[in-house]
This record gives sequence, C-alpha cells and structure tokens, in this order.
Amino acid sequence: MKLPLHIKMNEALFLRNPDSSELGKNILKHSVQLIYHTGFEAFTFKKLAEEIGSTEAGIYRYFENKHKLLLYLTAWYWGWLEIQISFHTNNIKDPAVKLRRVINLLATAVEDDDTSEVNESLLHQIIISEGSKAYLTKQVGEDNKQHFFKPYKDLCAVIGTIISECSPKYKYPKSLASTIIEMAHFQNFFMNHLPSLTDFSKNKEESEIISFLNDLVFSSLKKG
Amino acid sequence: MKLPLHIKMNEALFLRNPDSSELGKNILKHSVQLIYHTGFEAFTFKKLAEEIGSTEAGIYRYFENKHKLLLYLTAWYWGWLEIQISFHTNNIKDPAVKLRRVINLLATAVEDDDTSEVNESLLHQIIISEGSKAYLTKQVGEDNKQHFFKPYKDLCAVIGTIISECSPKYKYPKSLASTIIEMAHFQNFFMNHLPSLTDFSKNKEESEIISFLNDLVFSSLKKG
DNA sequence: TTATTAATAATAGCATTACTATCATAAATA
DNA sequence: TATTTATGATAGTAATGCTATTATTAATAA
Repeated sequence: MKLPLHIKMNEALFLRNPDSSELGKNILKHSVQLIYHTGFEAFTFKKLAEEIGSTEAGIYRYFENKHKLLLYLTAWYWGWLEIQISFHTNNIKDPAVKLRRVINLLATAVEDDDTSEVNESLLHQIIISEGSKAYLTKQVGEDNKQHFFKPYKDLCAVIGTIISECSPKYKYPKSLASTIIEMAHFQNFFMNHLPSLTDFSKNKEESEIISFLNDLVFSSLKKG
Repeated sequence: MKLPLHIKMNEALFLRNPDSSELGKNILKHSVQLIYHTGFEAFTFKKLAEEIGSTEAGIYRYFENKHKLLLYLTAWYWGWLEIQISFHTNNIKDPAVKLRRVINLLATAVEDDDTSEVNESLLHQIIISEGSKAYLTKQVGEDNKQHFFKPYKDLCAVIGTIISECSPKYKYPKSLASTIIEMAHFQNFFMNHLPSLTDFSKNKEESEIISFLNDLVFSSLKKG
C-alpha cells in the first residue's frame, strides 16, 4: 500500500535540503543502512561518505553533525508513522478499535514501501535502538525550542486524543500515549537482546508485545 | 537512614577496583558529578582527570573506557536500589502494599546518604538521562554475556515476583516490571524536558508520576 | 633495615573523529 | 556565453580515545 508521501521537514534540521539532490537522497538512504549496521556511536560522516562514494565535507554541506541527522531521521519517522496511522484509522468509528490499530502499527515491523529513499523497516529498527538518543541529551531544551520533536509530540497528541475518546475520564492520556510508544520499542529491544526483562522469551513474536500493550492500555481505560 | 552498604561489583567491569584506592574513589565520585553536568556524550576521561587532579592515563588504569564506567555506575545503582527495596519492603506482608512502596522508590528522587563515595541523588538523575545508553548499543549482546546487566535483571525479577504475588494469573509480570522501571525514569525526563508528552505539565511533581504508575499497574492487576 | 613491589604522576605519541576551508571542475541556469 | 550552484579533491586543525615509557613515591616483604 502506497501513500502520497511527502513529509514536510523542519528546515532548521539541515543546512541543505537532502530531499533536493541525488547526494542528499544518498545521504538519507545510506545513513539509515550504516547506522543500522554500525550503531549510532560508531557511525561517522567519513564512513558514510566512503559508503556513498562522496566526501566527508560533502555530507557536512547537508547536515551540521550526526546528531542533527539523527533528529532528521527520527522526525521523519514520526511524521511518516502519523500518516500511516491516520490512513489506517481513517474510516474507523470506534475509538477502541482505532487504538488497537495504533498499537499494531507501533509494534509491528513495517514492510518497506518504496515511496521514498528511506528504507522504513531499517528505520524502524533504528528508532528502536537509537531513537531515544535523539532527546536523551544535554541539548534537549534547545532542540525542543527549535521544534525538532514536534512530530513526536504530534503523534503522542493524536494517540492521547484517541485514548480520551475511549475513556474521557482517564487522567493520563498523554503519559499513557508516550508509554505505549516507548514500550512498543523498548519491549521489542528487550525481547531481542535482554529477554529476561520480558515475558516473550522464546518465540520472539511481535504479537506478544501487542497483546501486552493492549492488555496494559485497556485495563487502564476500562475502569475510568 | 543508612544501610550496611557494599555492593558487590562484577569484576569484569573494571581493570583495577575503583573501590580499593583513593584515586579509584575519586573517579567514581567525580565521574558522577561530571556526567551529571556535561552529559555522557561530552564526558571524557581527560576532563575527569583534570577535575580530579590526576591524569588521563591514570583513569585508564581503572576503566577500559567510558562505556565500562557507565556500565559500572548503572550496575551499582541497580544493586543499590535493590537493597533499598528489600530494606523498605522487608516487613510488609501485603504484596500490593509492597508494590506501591517499590513504585515510590523507583520514582522518587533519592536523598543522598553518605555511606559511599557516590552521590546517589545525582546518580539517580544520571540513570534517568543516560541509563538506557548502557544497553542501547551494538555491544549489548557481549555485555550481556559478561553479565553486566545482571543487577538490572535481578531488580526486574524481584519486582516481577511481587507483581505475580499480587496477581498470580497476570501474564506479563516481567514486562510490566521493566515497563514501570523505564517509565518511572522516562516520564520524569519528559516531565522536565518535554512536558507535552505527559499529563504532569505544570507542577513537576513526582507524586503525579507515582499516581500514574500506580494506576497503570493496579488496573492491569485488578482484572487478572 | 634494605630491597622490592605497586600505584601514581608526568609526558609523549598516535590513529581517529569532528569538523572548517580552499580550489577546481562540471552541471544547471540566466 | 556568462555565471551561479553543487560537488569532488585535498588540506588542515583541535579534540578524542587510546597506549607506552619513565620517574617518583608509598606500601610491603626479606
């Protein structure tokens, strides 16, 4: 399923728009692959340039540093995910059904549609392993002032709204929303790397994470 | 309240035991302060050495690199927290009361008791901002093989057991345990830096996080 | 006591990282 | 045709992440 896909990015995230040139698109494409393979700590612009067949200085014309690039990729992902969600819940009336659908989208490994230069399924893995490093820094405040986390907040607001539709009296819609977003990823990471922190040990099925999250969310909402 | 405090550390975390010398203790003490102030990314052994009045090479005799030092500090914290928990829930019969106590300890800023060279309240802040970077790496697998995450897993197991005592039929005790541990920290971070991801915006009170976590946990357990 | 070991400080050095700057060339546009 | 614009090629610099060597001092053993 393809969507008319163009995510409007915050211009302060880049020096030159990576969407506007071949080199820029290559930077996006190969950075996803390289971060996926090496991890964000070992990822450098030099290695990326070698991968692309360009130069370090070339990459720096697009992104100030690798942190900005990570912010770009995560912002792109949250924007993309919000579109997915609005598409997949568009015609649904029942907010509880909507919410289940959202949990599914959050916790399911995306298949890659080829509508952009970004490999969404690799990017999903990057979000799981590296996503929180985008905000767990000393510069959160400044980055936030520049609205770099807006797509994440918007997504959280959308999910919070659905939660409130399900259960208007529930007191923590936004915290519950950020909890299921984070836990969709962390439980996945734990399942694959530190399985004793979860109850999904053997089979490594995303469906179990989904069941856990559904149980968590709908017991919270049933009472209120 | 002081506890007979000596946390047994995994010997593979260090080259020389930092607990065995003045320099070692200084490394622990000042690394907590410096990581707290500069953030883990900008933290270097050079800066730490300057802070202590020792040399870079001197630090390297104790810790292979800053990642190992972070692993040491996080492991120490989880070990310390498990002791706090076992002390504060020791005489309690009712597992639900126990669980509330645990949530309080997880989400409450610790006051520093001076039983060790580590400032626990700063360390608590470090765990909030930097803790997940200890495992969100490409080397999780190897680090896990060397049992560097054992204190975290043990804590999670303890909490999981209390959850199961509350509600023997509940299917996800360990995932719920890791969820409340992570969310005690993430919701705190969000509250302070990205408040729109939470429902605690204005007052910045830990008590609200505690209420949220209690609600989350006990609605999940009520049903089963 | 002296001899020996162990821990540290002082210093140097090296490969990599994280950039910035300059210049030449090719492609796109005016 | 002239000129702007993007890229490639190359250099260079300060900081980081280490390792190695030597001298000095403190603790311990003979």
